[in-house]
Amino acid sequence: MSRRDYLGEFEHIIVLALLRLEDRAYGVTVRQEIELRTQREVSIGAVYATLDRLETKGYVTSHRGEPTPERGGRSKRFFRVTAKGAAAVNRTHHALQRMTEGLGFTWSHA
Amino acid sequence: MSRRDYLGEFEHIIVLALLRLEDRAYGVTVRQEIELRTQREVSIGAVYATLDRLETKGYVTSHRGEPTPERGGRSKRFFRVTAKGAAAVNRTHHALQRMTEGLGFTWSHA
DNA sequence: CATTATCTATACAATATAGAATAAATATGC
DNA sequence: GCATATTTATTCTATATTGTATAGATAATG
Repeated sequence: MSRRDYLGEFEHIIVLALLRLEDRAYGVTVRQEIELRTQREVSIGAVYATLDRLETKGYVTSHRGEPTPERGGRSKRFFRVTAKGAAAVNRTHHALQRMTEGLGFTWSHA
Repeated sequence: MSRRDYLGEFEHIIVLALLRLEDRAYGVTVRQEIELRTQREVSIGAVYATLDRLETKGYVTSHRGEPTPERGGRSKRFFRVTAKGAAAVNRTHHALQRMTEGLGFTWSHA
């Protein structure tokens, strides 16, 4: 395990989106899912750049989808999280959890 | 609120360490706390660079401490989280929480 | 002034961001 | 059935911000 096996903040969010979307995860739905759940605006370029980086690192894989019977549009590139990616999100999640647990800090519902 | 008001992954960890340490938070103890709780090795330079950046952004403040009766050593620079910093950690925490909640993923105890 | 603890400066690598350009598929008018 | 418009999606390019390591400066004590 290399020195840097934690997900960056946005990488973390993206991987969580993939886990949520299961077999419906591609660039556009990933962006939607994040914007929907976090109210955060996300540029599509940021999504793809991060997905590419995650794929290079072996945290996700992608494959082309077949054309769908909808109005047109380029074929989709679907993503899913690998075992290595699941391990990374686990590590990141736990590090944060250990730093948070027992903390006398009241989280507001902003 | 600017477009980027989320803490980076390491920034997030550092702010949590400050909240834990309360009035005992300075470079060395911050590093210790993180290494202790997460098993992650942290270089002291990384800690200071991040603290400086957080201070520039108004998420933390720092002040010099008095010399202690121990064997020597330079005077400490103590840090604490500002209201703005608390808001940022809240936002970051909630975004992650919303992306995580209801997720059918079993976190392992790695 | 030697020893110890801490901080500062600097350089470099990795991650995050935006927006424009390109590609692939279907629909439609002729 | 061909040309072209429309829709959906991805890729490319450029830049800013964050994360990391190392080396060395500074301050206090005895």
